[in-house]
Amino acid sequence: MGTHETNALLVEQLIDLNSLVAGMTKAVVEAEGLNESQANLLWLLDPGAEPVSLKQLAVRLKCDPSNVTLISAKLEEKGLAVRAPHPADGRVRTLVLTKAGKKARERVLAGAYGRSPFRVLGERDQQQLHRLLKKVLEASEPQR
Amino acid sequence: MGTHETNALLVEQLIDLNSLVAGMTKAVVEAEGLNESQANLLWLLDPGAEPVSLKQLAVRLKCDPSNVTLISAKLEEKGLAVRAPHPADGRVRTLVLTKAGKKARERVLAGAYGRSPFRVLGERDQQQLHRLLKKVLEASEPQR
DNA sequence: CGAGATGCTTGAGCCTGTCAAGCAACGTCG
DNA sequence: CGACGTTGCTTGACAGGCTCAAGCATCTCG
Repeated sequence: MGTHETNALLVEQLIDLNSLVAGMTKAVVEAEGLNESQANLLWLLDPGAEPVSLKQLAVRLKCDPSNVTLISAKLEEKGLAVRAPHPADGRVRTLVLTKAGKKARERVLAGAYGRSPFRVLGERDQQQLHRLLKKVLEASEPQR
Repeated sequence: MGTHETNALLVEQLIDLNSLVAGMTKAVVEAEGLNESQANLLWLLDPGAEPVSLKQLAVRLKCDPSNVTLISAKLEEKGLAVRAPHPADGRVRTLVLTKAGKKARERVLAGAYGRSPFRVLGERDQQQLHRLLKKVLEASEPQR
């Protein structure tokens, strides 16, 4: 496979890129009066998908379920989401976006996409980059 | 420039990739008995470069100088680094790696590089990816 | 129906980070 | 030289996010 040197360069680039994106999204998120973890949770709540249990959210956020409870409470306080009981299983709680929550999520996503550093790339470069990253991700995380 | 859709995909991929790398490096870092922030600081301490003031380290870590004091103290406790006064300016403290610190840093870097998800790419793909990322980074952060 | 398992919540405690105040050393200007 | 403002680091008080352990409600299986 590739050389060690190029590999090292790529890791450094990934770190830089990430710190760059973190700084950019921070502004968007704070404009919504949200926390980083709150924004992450909001990001996960796709209105088009089936409602997800809090436990599954904890897995995806890689954190303790009790923590999800706290973050969900914050979103609920702000009127962005509501906890609804699962219709079939009374133990399970699902978190569903309110109308305001959907709009806030839209703004966060749009803000993140709009400030994406990838926008400086042309159409061809973007697709090539997409192809390469897909290769990396598919090879590394067969799960999902 | 590129389409909105591809741009969005790239942002999602970057997030996935980062969470992937975070999980991988976590193991390496914990094996050294280090914290994430301690590892970040260790990462910055290039033995080949000129010693850096604590303030500059704070800038690079994007955190408060007082925080750097605390993290440095932890590294010092573990015998990985020592705080030395700056020869020319008595106010300034520089953080220098000890012998053990250099070795630990080597292991962390080697571990991170060795588990890099980019290793699945061939030589050509790696270089192409490197080229694309360079383009993105240079366009976005003219400073540094 | 009873025992165990599962999911969520609560409270205690830890760790990490920021902020404000203090101290030491430097530079400058009269 | 000496007094003043600046700069760099450190300290202590404090807030915030996270985890762990315990508790409660609900489901499942015998």
